[in-house]
Amino acid sequence: MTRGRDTYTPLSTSDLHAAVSHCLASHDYRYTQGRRRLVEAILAAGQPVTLPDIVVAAPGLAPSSVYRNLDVLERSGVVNRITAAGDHAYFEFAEPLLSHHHHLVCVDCGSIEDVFLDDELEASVDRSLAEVAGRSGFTPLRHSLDLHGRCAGCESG
Amino acid sequence: MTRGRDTYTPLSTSDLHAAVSHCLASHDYRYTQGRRRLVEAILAAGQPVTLPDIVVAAPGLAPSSVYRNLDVLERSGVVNRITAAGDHAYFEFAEPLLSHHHHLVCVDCGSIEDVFLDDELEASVDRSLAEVAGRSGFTPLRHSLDLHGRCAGCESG
DNA sequence: ATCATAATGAGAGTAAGTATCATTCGCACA
DNA sequence: TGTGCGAATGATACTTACTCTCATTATGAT
Repeated sequence: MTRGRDTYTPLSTSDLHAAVSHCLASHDYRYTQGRRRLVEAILAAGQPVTLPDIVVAAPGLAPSSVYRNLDVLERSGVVNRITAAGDHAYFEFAEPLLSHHHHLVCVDCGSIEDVFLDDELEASVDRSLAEVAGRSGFTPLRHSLDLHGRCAGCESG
Repeated sequence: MTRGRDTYTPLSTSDLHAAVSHCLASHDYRYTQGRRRLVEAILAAGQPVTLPDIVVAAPGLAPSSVYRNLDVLERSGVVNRITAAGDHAYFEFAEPLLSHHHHLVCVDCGSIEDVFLDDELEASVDRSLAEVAGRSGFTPLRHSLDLHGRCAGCESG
């Protein structure tokens, strides 16, 4: 069973675990109990989360292990680190575990919301970026396109 | 005298200082000697710089003052903070002191290079982002569109 | 020139994230 | 189902980018 692109991940929970396990194995990492609970905490959040978010949601996880495992998951391509303004880094599943998308970043409270753009625009963005990258001898890996502004809560408050 | 969009700033040095002075004054800040030297250090770099970059380039500036003044310049809209991966934040002039542009971010060495995209693409990006933002009640201020990859030096090295 | 106020800068303080290391767990093989 | 080795864990110490403090100095208005 696969879900649409407007959900947090296009994979079922068991497919997600299988995919994570595969990513870890191909980097000679083990998919331990703690890492599984970490993945489930990120999944349950349904949006980019900080380390405190994770520790509050899964109180059994030791902060030092969560830091280390977020690093392992990032190295394995399971998770992306979003270094926005604010004290903490945010983490969410990387592509293709999570469909390609972008962020609405609130400049007041630092919250991050996922949004999806149409494929045609994505294609022209990639084309233009590839062109300017080529001029600099730069090898593109991925792009990030984030909108900064004020979220509904901060705008009204 | 104004220079083209392929230079670091479209303003002459004296126009830049005048613009900075105006931004600061409108926020009840003074354009002091130290802040002027800070602005000139950023200008001389010609690309996004970190605090160590600045302190090395302008040894007379005290780190604590540079931190404080980068904050003041950011509040006044003179400078943008780029929170990329890596230990230090990067700073560069904000629009319209610097033409609208984007970044090539090296995932290995963390270096940041400025690039410019054509106006048509920028317009479609803004249109699409405004649409998805509207759905969430999000008030857009600006967008960031960065390309992550490996710079020429890190790719060959 | 004088004064009220903002800016400076050296150093102390804060906290996100990392390194350490003795203990525990997981996987491979018997 | 045991056994053993290397990886994972987690409590704690540590690092360091950045902020705060406060006595001194510079700034700009009158």
